[in-house]
Amino acid sequence: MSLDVGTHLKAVRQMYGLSQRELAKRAGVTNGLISLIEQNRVSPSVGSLKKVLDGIPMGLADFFTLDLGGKPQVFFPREELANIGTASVELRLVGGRLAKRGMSILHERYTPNADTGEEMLTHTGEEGGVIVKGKIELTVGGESRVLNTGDAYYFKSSLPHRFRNVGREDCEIVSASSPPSF
Amino acid sequence: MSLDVGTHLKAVRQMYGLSQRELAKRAGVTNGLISLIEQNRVSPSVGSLKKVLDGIPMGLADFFTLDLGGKPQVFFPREELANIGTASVELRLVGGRLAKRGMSILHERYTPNADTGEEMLTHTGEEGGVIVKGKIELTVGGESRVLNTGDAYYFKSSLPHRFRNVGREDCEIVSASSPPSF
DNA sequence: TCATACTGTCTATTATAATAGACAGATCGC
DNA sequence: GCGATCTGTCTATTATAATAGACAGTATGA
Repeated sequence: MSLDVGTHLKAVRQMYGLSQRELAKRAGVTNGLISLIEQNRVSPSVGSLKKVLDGIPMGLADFFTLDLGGKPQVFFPREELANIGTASVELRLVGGRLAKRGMSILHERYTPNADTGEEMLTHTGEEGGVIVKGKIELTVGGESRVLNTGDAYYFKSSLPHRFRNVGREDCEIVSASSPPSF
Repeated sequence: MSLDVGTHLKAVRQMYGLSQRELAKRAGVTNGLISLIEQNRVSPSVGSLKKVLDGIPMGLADFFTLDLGGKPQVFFPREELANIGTASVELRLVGGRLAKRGMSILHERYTPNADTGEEMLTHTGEEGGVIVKGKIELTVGGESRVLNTGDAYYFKSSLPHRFRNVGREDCEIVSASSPPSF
């Protein structure tokens, strides 16, 4: 996510066919402020930004979530799946070369005792998966649970989370996250 | 979405077990500022809020999307996965009860000769998956391919597509589609 | 040509966000 | 009891966001 609030706001405003003054009037701010924001000459307070977006109208979450922006590959043989993991955690990404994806789909393999770490992972969006082989301990937002083969999970990725293979054999998971984290 | 940035930030910070000073240090702001923000005595500039969230770390979109309060289900035991398929094609949906999902994650099982049908499936969005067990013939946009265990696929759901189990054993797939088709 | 109405930008002033550093309460060990 | 080290809050100062209003450019029509 770029912090280019200015051009982002400008794009959104124009998308709605509003002039700076028109939006300013609806939002209860001055047109000058909108000009300054759009030029990135000030970093608006979230209060001000909310007022501005209310005039569109659009929520803060939507504003920050919004992304403005040949024959693609369909089949991905096992050996073509890019490994983006580590020694103990193998992460094989489906569709890595695709320019624009809406999801990351991963085939993950955790060796016994593999651990994504104390410092919890966090990223954008949401993710879920199915345990395909073995067992794994998943901790999400302070709550832990051991998942066995066939079990599944789904959560907001912004919650701190951690995977730890507590079994004696490799654990395999197929997971998906949206928007893509890789 | 409440504009109660203060208590929201406080909740997030505490969820990550950080003190005001610790977070301030990581974020490169003063602890006083975080105190003032959390008391809603100032409306932070989005620049400052971003710096603060970077110290957690968390994106602005996540911050404004995150809904504290309700605790959604995270763990889904195998037997709780709703079966929305047929006799020959078992479709087990992860997170069916979740109010708002961005994806459909499915654990699919195709019996030998199971077929999603001549009349090709089409819907919006995109989907992908990994073959977890067995083999399956996938046809997308006129192109066919037999995928074996470990292989994967990813395509735009608007392309006509069809799955057919051409093996002699059950075929299992873990798939995801976005936006959710179920 | 001139007037009117719109566009976005700029500047001086005012309001507010952010800093640095002091302060008080709580906890831990000595 | 005392010092050290946390916790969060508060205040005076500085930096910056936001305002009001002027300004220039463009377009439309009388």
